[in-house]
Amino acid sequence: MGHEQGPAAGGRKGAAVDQARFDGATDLGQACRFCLRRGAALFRDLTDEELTRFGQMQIADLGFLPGEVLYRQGDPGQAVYMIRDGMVKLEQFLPDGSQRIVRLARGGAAIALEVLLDGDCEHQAVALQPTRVCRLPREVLLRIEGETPRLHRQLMAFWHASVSEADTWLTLLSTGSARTRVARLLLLLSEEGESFEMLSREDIGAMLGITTETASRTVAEFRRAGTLRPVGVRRFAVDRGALAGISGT
Amino acid sequence: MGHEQGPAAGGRKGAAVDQARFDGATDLGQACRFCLRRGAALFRDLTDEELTRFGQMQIADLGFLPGEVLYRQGDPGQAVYMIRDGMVKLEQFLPDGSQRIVRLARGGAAIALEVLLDGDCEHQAVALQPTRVCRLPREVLLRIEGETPRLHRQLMAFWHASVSEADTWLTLLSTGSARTRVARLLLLLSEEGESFEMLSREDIGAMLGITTETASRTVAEFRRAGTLRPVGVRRFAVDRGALAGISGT
DNA sequence: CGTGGCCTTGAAGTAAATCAACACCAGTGG
DNA sequence: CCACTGGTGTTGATTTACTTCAAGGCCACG
Repeated sequence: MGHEQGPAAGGRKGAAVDQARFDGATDLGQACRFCLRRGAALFRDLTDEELTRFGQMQIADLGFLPGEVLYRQGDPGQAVYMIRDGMVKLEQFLPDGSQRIVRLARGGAAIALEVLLDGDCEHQAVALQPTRVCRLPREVLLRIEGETPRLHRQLMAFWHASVSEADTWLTLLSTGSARTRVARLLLLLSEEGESFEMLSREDIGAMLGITTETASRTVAEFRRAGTLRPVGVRRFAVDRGALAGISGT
Repeated sequence: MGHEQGPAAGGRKGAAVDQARFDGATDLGQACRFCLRRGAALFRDLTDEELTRFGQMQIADLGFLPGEVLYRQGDPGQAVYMIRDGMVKLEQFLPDGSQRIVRLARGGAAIALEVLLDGDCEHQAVALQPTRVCRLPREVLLRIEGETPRLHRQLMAFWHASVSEADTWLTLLSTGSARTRVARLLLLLSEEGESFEMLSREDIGAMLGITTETASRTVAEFRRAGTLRPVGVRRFAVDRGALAGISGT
């Protein structure tokens, strides 16, 4: 399952490449047996027999590099994406041109669920890290759902995850001082694994509703305090205790 | 369908009465035929035959007065609530005791959907106006869902509405200056009907992530400018054009 | 070696929080 | 009836945190 990586999508922002770098069409059975191992599969409740039966359907297995766009706000809804690995930001644009990142999707998450309701894509999805996804065409999901009701519970679980994530952003990342918000964001980013890949100051700002300068200053402050220390290129480890204190928990 | 109204839930906040003022157990068929008229029914896709069949199940038809609590954060999930009329705020508490209102639910909305996944209630739901709801026990919904897959699409629509609402709050009500946020909130509140019932300054603050003082000052400013004018007790009408300008649309 | 993209940092200006006082009203009890 | 009370809203003065504007540093890349 190796994948070659080209240079990051270059050029001015907004003109990112919407193209897979490493991709292979695969059948549902394969894709899901992989996901099953990860314990967050959409089809975990399907029997082997069903997996085989639906295995004929073509599921695209795509890769995106940082900066590449999975889909844009307003795109006609064609497919749901399951994140297998990596990280994607979902952003929404306001009429005045400003934007806000409303969610991060990491491994195990489903995005663009709204297309199941015949809607257009409500966000723009952009990879923040090298990301692998399963692209599940709407028709495939709807057909499977029609045949095996067991899928519903899983779908609801993904909807629920979206709502919970959104609520978390409202309560944790949009409340309190800039310092507090950055601390809470770092806690979230670092909650799985020893270290994590730092986001751009601009993205941090767009997530927390603060300016990039304030984001920069706050991150710099945490670095000086030793609360945040570099452990590689763009990778950092945090002092969870200190951050928890700052975040008011 | 008359309902008596007692005095508002008195006493200190947080000790609100969790009790119905006007309630009548009814059967599913009745409840839904009412909701069907409103065009936002959970069961709209069920046939008459099915409605009658499930009609045996007892659905509670409850009423709440402003300040009364429908359920608390952490309560064991027992039922989903369909708002028939009125307005409910969903609030989430942070460990440090502060709170944030993450959503408003008005007529046609479903709240506490998370109990369908065997979870506890994730918010505290408090009526802001005299509110009528249908209380649908989890078992009832799950059983109906198991028998008629048509319910799924409706449920997904409600999940979707929750996510969309949350995203709106992030982009519209948690971004920009206090003035801008208040303007956008007033636009949302006034989007159906000529006038609307004003919220307390404290609630406005908890929705927008600003202090009650700032909320008060901004509302007062809009009143002085004539952008917001009183048309009754706690009821106001707005100059939508002016607000749209301020909100940057 | 230059160029452009991010990040950092400083100085100045400003919006909002904070602290504090008071007005207003409905309800309560003298 | 009036005086009291508590809750809510308003307003002012002050302080603080964040934005804004501006400059320069660092690094990957051509």
